[in-house]
Amino acid sequence: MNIGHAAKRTGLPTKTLRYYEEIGLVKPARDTNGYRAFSEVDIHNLTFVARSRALGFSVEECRTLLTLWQDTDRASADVRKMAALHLARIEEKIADLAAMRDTLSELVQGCAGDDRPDCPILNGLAGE
Amino acid sequence: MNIGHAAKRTGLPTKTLRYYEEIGLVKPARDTNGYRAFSEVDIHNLTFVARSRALGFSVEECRTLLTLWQDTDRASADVRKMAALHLARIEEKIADLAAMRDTLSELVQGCAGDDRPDCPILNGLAGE
DNA sequence: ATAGGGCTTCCAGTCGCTGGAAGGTCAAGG
DNA sequence: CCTTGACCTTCCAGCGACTGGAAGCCCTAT
Repeated sequence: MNIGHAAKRTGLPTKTLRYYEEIGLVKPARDTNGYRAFSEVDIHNLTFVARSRALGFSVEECRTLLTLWQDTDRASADVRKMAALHLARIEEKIADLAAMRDTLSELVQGCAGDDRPDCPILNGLAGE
Repeated sequence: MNIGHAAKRTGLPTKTLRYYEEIGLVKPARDTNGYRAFSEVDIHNLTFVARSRALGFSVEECRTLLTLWQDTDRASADVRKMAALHLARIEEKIADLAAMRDTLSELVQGCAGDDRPDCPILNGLAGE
């Protein structure tokens, strides 16, 4: 299976597949003509990475998760720890964004939004 | 006021102040010795930018907001539009993160987290 | 023979800083 | 007067995770 097909199977762009090979996340074989030859295992790994990325794990974390996944002797506690840590980071981000939203929403609500120059948003950003 | 003092006043690192000068966000004068000399207006502008950045606006958006702020003839509608658009982006990010949190939280909850290798989190990432 | 599509590599750019090296400047202390 | 140490300067490189583009090879169909 060459790269275009693998891209369709995994939903990842070809550029990303090449990048993942470059950083050693996948190691597809090569055909005699130099084309990458993705195996079903490669596709499986890539799908796993894609899912993990979609949940916000960094590429390095994905590498670790992938290793854990391939190691049938791993302790589930290790994985749980990583996931819980990541969950906490996500919660934190949400809280940060929610704070931004609240502030910004207040500013927007206070602004008439007409053609007059008086603007509570800018005043707010300037610090009253 | 040289850069170290300006950094303390604005809460921004000196590196960031130099960077902001490089991209033309601020244009501090120079002393005869070549040191940057920040005026009160510079500090005001930097504070404005710092606040806007803290609300998640991109640096380019900050540049625009800064211009609008300095233009006493601007229409508040322009600012409101930018802010509302940004607000929508923030809401979207929050929704994305909330979805991640929910999925991840389910996976974590299903995982015993002991020293056995069976791990619903990895199974979930692998796609059942 | 040629046209097209897909594949290869390599290099540069994104965004917003951040770190570090090499060196100039300044005020205080011995 | 000299040194020390804290400042300041510039320039260059790197982060994460791609993304775009150029130059060129490969393969199939007409």
